[in-house]
Amino acid sequence: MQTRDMLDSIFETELRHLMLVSYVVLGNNAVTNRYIEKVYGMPVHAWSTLFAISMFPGIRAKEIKQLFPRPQNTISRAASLLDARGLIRQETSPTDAREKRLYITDKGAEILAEIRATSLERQEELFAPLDEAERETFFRLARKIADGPQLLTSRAMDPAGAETRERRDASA
Amino acid sequence: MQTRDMLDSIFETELRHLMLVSYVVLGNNAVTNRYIEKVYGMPVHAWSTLFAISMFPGIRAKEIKQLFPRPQNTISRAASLLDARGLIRQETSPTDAREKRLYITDKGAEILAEIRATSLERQEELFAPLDEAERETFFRLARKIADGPQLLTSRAMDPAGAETRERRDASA
DNA sequence: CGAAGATTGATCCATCTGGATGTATCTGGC
DNA sequence: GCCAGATACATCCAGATGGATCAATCTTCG
Repeated sequence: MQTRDMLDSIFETELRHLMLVSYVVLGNNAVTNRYIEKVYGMPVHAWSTLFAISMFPGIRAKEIKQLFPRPQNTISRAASLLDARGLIRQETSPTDAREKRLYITDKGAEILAEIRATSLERQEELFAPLDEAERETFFRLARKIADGPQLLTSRAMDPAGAETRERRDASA
Repeated sequence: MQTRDMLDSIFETELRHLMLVSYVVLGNNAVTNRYIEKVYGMPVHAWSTLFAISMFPGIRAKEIKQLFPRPQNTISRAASLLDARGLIRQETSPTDAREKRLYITDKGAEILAEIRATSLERQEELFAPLDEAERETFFRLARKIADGPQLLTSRAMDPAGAETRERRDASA
């Protein structure tokens, strides 16, 4: 059986929407992560963090966490790596000594511009199969999904409710 | 500045398509991965692997790799974990002793049915903001992206071409 | 003011990840 | 049939990941 036919079958199951989105994103991430890692020697989350800091000078780690849904320690590490390389600087907030305000440096802005340009090329590749109207439609619908209240919290997959469930497969 | 306003700003940049898709998927993955990990004690790739084996009895690891774009060793590990738990069995192919044909067991089918049901609920949550027509449009457009020739290979982010580029940020 | 609790970000540690390598097997050219 | 190279899958290992914990600071309220 050909790969194409198997993919068609998967995209005909009841889980086709999840499967398709997974497929696209796994594929794209493999390309992107490898590239950022190899060329810039940093995890891909470090550059998202740099992007956020560039857009919102003085942003705090906890705010970045809400823009890119990642665990808190991921942001900590990314900030510390970017700081060590002189791409950002961290200033303790004058109003709250717990907070660190993050600012991009000139060197950081230079690197970021380069990555943004490459990412734009990548975006063009990825969305090449869609014409302009289709891209806008896709974007509009994806935006609706993103704005949905259950993207980040789930009733169906609530780990708290699941704790009562038996881990029946872990017996072997 | 509110989180919502910052997200709006990000989704107005030239990279809005990539950013939006990333946002949706990072958010959803966090929910899904945590749940599968916690309730079933296995990485989420293990259940994709189980799903593929269930759909295509006798499938080989290299074929699964094409259905779910992951490195080869990820599939190896998943298969070995599923085997250890008695959810699949592996048979050496009669025509090629290098290959292992993978088959789901009754126990595996039982667990899979449960996860599929939960995943379907999750899918409903995620796509709740779209009506039926919108979902079909979204699916159709995403399918076009998936079928594009540059999902898995990139010119813009080709690590080979990048090797010549200086890792200028790694100097610190 | 002082103590309890909340919040921010850093760090710890067990686990996961993926590129590289290893082992077994198969294929093609001679 | 034999050897070089290709292929399938397993394993290794350095580094990434994320839940849990920790230290520092702030807030609330008596």
